[in-house]
Amino acid sequence: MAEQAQYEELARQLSAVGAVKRDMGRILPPDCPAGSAAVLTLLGRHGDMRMSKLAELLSVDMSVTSRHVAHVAARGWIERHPDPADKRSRILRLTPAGLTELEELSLRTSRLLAERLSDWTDDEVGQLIRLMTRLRASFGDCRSVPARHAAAAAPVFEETTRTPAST
Amino acid sequence: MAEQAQYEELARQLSAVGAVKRDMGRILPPDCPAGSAAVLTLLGRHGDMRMSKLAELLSVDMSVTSRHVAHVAARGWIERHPDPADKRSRILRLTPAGLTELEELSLRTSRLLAERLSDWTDDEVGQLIRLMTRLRASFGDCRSVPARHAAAAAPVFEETTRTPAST
DNA sequence: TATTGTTATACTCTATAACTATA
DNA sequence: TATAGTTATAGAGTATAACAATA
Repeated sequence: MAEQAQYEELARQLSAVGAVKRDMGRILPPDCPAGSAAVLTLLGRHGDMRMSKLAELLSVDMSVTSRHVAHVAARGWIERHPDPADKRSRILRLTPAGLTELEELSLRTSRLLAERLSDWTDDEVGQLIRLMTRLRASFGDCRSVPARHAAAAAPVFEETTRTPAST
Repeated sequence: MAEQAQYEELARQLSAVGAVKRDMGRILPPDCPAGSAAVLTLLGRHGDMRMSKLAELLSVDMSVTSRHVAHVAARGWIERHPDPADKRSRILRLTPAGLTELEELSLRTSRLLAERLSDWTDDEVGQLIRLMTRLRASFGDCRSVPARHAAAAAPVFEETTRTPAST
């Protein structure tokens, strides 16, 4: 349990981190705004999935997801396949072009972060990742309500060798 | 120096923290969207200041600042006084009503964070605050460019008795 | 001529609600 | 009747550019 002043300060930092996000957004390729980048990133990380699953990972309404997905699909970065098990659903899949775009995205963001955080240690970056991941979990675990999607909400807190899979 | 996979994960978490911000935004009082809340918070924390200074603290363009300020001024939460030293400038000052509104804001956000982070220790919250503050510094220190505005970047950083002041 | 601040315009992101097509 | 997804609409946030007043 923390003090009130600490919570106020955390709220301020959360509000202020938007500036960092905007900086990151400025280096994205044309035609690939942040929403599209998030779709590609999550598909690359978690593999094929349905709209509803993607919406959950994005933590936004499915109507929003639908728009982002339409945008990346229009550019040939993903395909929407019918789900044989449920004709209402569509399975999203990254195309080779989408994978190429995703690699370009990763390159640009990693380069920017490497430059800006050049004086951070590996451990410090790791700490920040862990705390932010936990922050999201502390908020998300009350709205999601699922539990049936155990796989999605699951722990995940240990790192794999390459990419921590925490959404 | 961290690895590429770590940077990619950090980018993902930065993108995802938007969900937390939106959750916080949902509990704000009517008529006080996040932009207005940020204005009130910074004025309460740093005291009277000019538009340009506020824009710098918000890390947004002054045109955006102008709109947020107009919104809170229209509700009587701040006053815009002429600057005797420069007739182009306007000094922003929190009104008593603005202070009341600010206290309501602080109460709501603190309450929400206290609830969501009930299982966090004081030290963990402090760590997250420190890392996020540093993250912002690592990004901000390259865009500001001022230095001529030494005065602006300068003092002010002392605390009132109540609130941590790291912007 | 440069700077402070405002306003007009445009774009992105988001949520709500209405709608379709399945279940 | 309920669910998966789409689309229309509206609101908030931001950036760019044009403009007014002052330095």
